[in-house]
Amino acid sequence: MHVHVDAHNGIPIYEQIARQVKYSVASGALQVGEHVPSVREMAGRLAVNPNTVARAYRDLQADGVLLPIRGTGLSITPQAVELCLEERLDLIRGRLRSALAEGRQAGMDADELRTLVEEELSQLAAAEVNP
Amino acid sequence: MHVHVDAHNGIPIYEQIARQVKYSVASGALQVGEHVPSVREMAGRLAVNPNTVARAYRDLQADGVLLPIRGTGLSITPQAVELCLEERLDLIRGRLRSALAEGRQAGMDADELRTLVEEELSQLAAAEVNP
Amino acid sequence: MHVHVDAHNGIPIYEQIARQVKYSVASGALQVGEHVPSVREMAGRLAVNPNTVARAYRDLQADGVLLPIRGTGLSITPQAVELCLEERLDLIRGRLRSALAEGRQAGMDADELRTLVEEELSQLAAAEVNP
Amino acid sequence: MHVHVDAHNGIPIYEQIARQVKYSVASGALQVGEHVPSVREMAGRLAVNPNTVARAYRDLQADGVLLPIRGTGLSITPQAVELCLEERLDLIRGRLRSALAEGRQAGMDADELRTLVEEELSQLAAAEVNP
DNA sequence: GTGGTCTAGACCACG
DNA sequence: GTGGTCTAGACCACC
Repeated sequence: MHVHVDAHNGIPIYEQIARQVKYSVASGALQVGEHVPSVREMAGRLAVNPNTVARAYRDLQADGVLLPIRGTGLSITPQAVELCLEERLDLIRGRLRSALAEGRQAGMDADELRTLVEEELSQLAAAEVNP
Repeated sequence: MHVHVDAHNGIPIYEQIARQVKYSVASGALQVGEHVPSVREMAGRLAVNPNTVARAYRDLQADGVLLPIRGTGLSITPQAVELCLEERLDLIRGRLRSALAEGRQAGMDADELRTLVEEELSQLAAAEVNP
Repeated sequence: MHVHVDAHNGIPIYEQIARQVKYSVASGALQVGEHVPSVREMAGRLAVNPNTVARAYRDLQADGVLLPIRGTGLSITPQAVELCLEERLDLIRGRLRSALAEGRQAGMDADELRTLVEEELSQLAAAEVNP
Repeated sequence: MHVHVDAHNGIPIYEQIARQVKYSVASGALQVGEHVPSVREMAGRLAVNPNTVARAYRDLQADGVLLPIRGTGLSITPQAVELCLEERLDLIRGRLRSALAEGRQAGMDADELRTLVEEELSQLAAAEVNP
């Protein structure tokens, strides 16, 4: 699994780690039952304090994504995939909703918003073929 | 002008205030040359620490939206309307973009995203006629 | 509110703190909307590291018992009372259930278990009048 | 003798093993003088680290339940039955006591607690006929 | 003043 | 080896 953190983007490091673990689960890069990299290893990889990784993993346990196996490590729970996919969709929906609501409140009608969406979709498509 | 802050939503209060001043300018509720309520009055109205209002106003000055008039108060600058409209559009675009990009990354294609957009638009429309 | 921790009883300190906050809420010693003692004050009172108190308070936020008010402190949420009472009843039920199940499995019948319960109730009553 | 461990329930595995040995003794499944399965066999059966089984057996020796017989294995001591029965009753009593004390402290009177006990007893009875 | 994040390093229980 | 707890102390954003 690939992880990357940026200490200067304002988002807490432990949150970046937790989010990326969830992404890896949602995308299948981490399979149910598999072990997540150990706290110490992940900390070394990211050049981050082990406590920071531990906090991310602790939050993931609270979310039901990770399960501790005593003395062995942390494994992906069976429900993890569902949880992570659901959370990701909620995130997308939430951002869309707030953007569109903002537009309505600013006086745009549905067609103007659709136009905005199409503009962004084209830009995305362009960026993907020519990154 | 109508202002409202919520201490529980995670967004800094000074930012909520600044944003709402900008909204009022963008929507015409605050006209060029008009004065914004004094720090003390605004703080009283919102039941908020005056320092917090002062910080919001300071940021608005830095953004070129407010201009201090000695002994009188803070007035809306001539370029404020343009700035606020532009910023608002940028905000909407930004949220749309990040939502759509997230969806793409999660494997959705353009049509699936359009469907999501339509769902949210209908919900918005419904919420507006029956809030 | 009265709090006491014992660093040597095996239960993590942050958990002892969180539990006692919940008890105080359940018993009415802490009222909805009231602020919990600040991290630093509580840490001083208990002669414990502030991080430890912070962790307890963080867990209480995750449980929906505390709500952060930026720059001001942590307040008891409206749902806190219900949550804490419910949790306490669940705790009692759970212990009773496991004790009784254990007894059944060890071959005791319902009447033998009732006798045990009555013995413990008398001892409790005696201890309460003459602690 | 039947043994089963669960790595996910928070109770140390060596403790689960020790407890189940004691249960087997208390219930007569293991007789005085009989040998307990070897560390290696037990470890294989449970798919567990041999060190873990060794630790369980070590604790059982410290408790006077097992006695090492040079070159042969570990046998159930004569006083084991008594010890295990006693311990089991203590466990039941302790849980009952703490549950009832908790209830008293939460303001319940003896009759309310008796009602709780009856509820749990009925549930247990129901679960036993239709597990 | 408040809480939140991060680091560094010690100690422990478990396997 | 694993994760969990706790301490100490620094720095930051917010009010």
